[in-house]
Amino acid sequence: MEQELNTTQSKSEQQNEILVAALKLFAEKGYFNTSLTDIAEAAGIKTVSAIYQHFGSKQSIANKLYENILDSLNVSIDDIRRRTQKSSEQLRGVVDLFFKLTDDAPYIMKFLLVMPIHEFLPDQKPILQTSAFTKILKIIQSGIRNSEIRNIDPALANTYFFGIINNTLMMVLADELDKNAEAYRSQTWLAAWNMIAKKSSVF
Amino acid sequence: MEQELNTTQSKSEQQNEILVAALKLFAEKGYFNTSLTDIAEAAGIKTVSAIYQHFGSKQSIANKLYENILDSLNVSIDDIRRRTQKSSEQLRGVVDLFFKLTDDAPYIMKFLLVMPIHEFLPDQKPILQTSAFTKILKIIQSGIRNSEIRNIDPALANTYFFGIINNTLMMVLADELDKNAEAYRSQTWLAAWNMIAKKSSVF
DNA sequence: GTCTATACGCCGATAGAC
DNA sequence: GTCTATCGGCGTATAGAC
Repeated sequence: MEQELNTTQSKSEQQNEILVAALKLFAEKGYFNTSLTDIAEAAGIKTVSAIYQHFGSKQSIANKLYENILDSLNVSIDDIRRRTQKSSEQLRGVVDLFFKLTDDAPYIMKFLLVMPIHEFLPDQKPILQTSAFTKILKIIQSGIRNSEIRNIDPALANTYFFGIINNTLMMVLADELDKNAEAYRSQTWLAAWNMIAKKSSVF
Repeated sequence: MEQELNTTQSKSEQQNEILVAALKLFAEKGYFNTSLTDIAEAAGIKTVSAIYQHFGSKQSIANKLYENILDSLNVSIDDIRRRTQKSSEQLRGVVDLFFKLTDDAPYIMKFLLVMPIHEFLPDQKPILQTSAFTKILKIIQSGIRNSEIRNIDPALANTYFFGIINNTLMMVLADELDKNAEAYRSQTWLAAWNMIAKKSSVF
């Protein structure tokens, strides 16, 4: 059972299966259309009660999922920033990660891109204000400072760049494009990067 | 006509107030976090039962809302296509409309851009396959045919173009940008248009 | 034709037997 | 520590009085 979330392995395997099942169901049907009965069933657990051995409430399942996803993303982004220097390289790393996740772990990307998280986790920060996404904004700010990126409002550059990237991935996730994300990766990267890059590179 | 006007008008007015209240609540809290009690209260209706004079179910309220919004959008787009010929002008018309709606009717734009409609209206077509949005795609296809727009996959051009437009509007709706939509309109239009236009015009 | 009262189901959550 | 049984409540929907 491959797992994209680096969860606490020390805890029981059952807890992990609950999280995996919940992620899938939440992404497919939505949080409110998913009952604990559905989750127990999909996780191969016989009774709903068993879930309460691991989680205090349905919301806490979603919370743990969200934290795991953001933690994992955070680690990946730290990695990218450590391994490369130029903003273009770092952004490219983030884009490659997002495209890979879209093909390999679509439920995680649905969680990040399309689910209305605030509706069922009202106490969570808006996703753009989380550590992982502020780091991405910092990459763009740094790119503007060192003239890799055009001198425009960083928030707007961020909006345009990930408007292209994320909308492409959302179309793939919604099955509105024919191929998988990988098929659009380099073309979409170029389109998005040229949009904000100081010097339009060759197309 | 006059003596009956009060009754009928107040009846249809009440129906309208239910729709307006529901739109606001759905957009703010989400469909599943909104009860019929909430709607009745916000609509200035004393009892939940009164809602059933106008709608057979909660879902049918959302359905009617969705249809009204799409119908209205459809009319506006027909109008735009009738008044202008060039794809650039027609797309500009659509963009202007979207930006205007974002400032003037943010709940409508939330319905169109961010709400997970399929979660509470599972029988509705995906929004991109509705009449209004296929017409927008046709504008792009026609622009490719007559060489206003670069010769790329129309679906991809659509994805890139409205990736920029819609993400900007989503940021405004989520209060992640400082100003209102109007403040970003012309700059964002240029960015999106130059992305797909055959000849990059001056910035 | 508006409101009171209520039915009914589903779901989240808990208690307690074993 | 796993399952049976059940509770309590909310929310949709309806029946029927006036």
